[in-house]
Amino acid sequence: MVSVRIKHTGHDHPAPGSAAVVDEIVAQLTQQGYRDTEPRRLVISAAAAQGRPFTAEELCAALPCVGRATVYRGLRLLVENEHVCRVLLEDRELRYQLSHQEHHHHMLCAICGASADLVDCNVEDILRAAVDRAGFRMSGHWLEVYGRCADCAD
Amino acid sequence: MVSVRIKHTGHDHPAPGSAAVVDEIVAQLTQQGYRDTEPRRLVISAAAAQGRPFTAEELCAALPCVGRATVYRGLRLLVENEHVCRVLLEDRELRYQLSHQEHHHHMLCAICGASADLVDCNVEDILRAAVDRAGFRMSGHWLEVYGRCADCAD
DNA sequence: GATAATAATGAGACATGATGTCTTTATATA
DNA sequence: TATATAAAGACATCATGTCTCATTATTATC
Repeated sequence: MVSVRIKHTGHDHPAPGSAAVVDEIVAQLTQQGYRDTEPRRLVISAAAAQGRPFTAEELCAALPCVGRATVYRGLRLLVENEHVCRVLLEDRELRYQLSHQEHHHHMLCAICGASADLVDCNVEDILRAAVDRAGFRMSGHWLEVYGRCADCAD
Repeated sequence: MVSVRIKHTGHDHPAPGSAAVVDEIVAQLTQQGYRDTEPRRLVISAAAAQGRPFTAEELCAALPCVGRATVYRGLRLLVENEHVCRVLLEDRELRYQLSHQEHHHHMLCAICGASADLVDCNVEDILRAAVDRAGFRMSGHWLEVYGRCADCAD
């Protein structure tokens, strides 16, 4: 059986961009030895405020008072610590979005740009079995689904 | 049931880089209105001669007498016409390889860089069902599997 | 086989995305 | 508050890929 839970980014969870989200992430970062700095908070806050997957450049534009390198570094830190996940569009454009769950995949709407998370989907199991059978030892995978979300379907 | 067929790139099919492969591709291209040019043949030939996924720059280096733009244009043409497929490594590096079948996915070995095709695997069906159920209309997807090939497994 | 129309090439400039380096500033702890 | 050091900002650099445009090559036509 395939079980699916759908989540529209930014329409659930603590209010997007809320101080609570930022505090939570900052808390986890400081726990790992990273400092609590103003620019970092701004980056996290701006990332959380985005309604849908955003590019690094968009974030830079949204934060004119924060250095570009700082935005990129902050973003990288967030990705490394799994607070933000990377989303790859069909044209290979790299976007980011706040991550709310562990491992999951994205369904990306080509029309409105929205992203929905695909979780609890057993594609992984099927895939692992197939790969195993081929004598390959799977250590990771990348999967993105492109199409139209319910709202944008004709 | 999951059925898998494994194919090591370059160890099957007409001799890699053979004139036959090049002729076949050129024939298909001319049929579509593209011209049969020397640089284009060189690009195809070099692409076919690679034993494993290669980068655009590697191809440029292998063809010092062909302009960089021409290599990129040729590669793009080949991708568009599905003679070459794009392979995305874990570090987001983009590589290419001659495509031997229709739709398929790749298993990439992190150790030796080899690529094996995963075909007749019903991941698609499972995925489509899951996506449908989420109210999404899937039009495409991108999937790469990373790990170790049989030869490189400890 | 010559000619004309035009597709493709080559060289290099350009655009973009991202990282590295350096100096200065800010943060956390003693 | 002092101090060790992480992080910021500015800028240079790099990598990848695209674009421009003059020139060349290919194809179709005569």
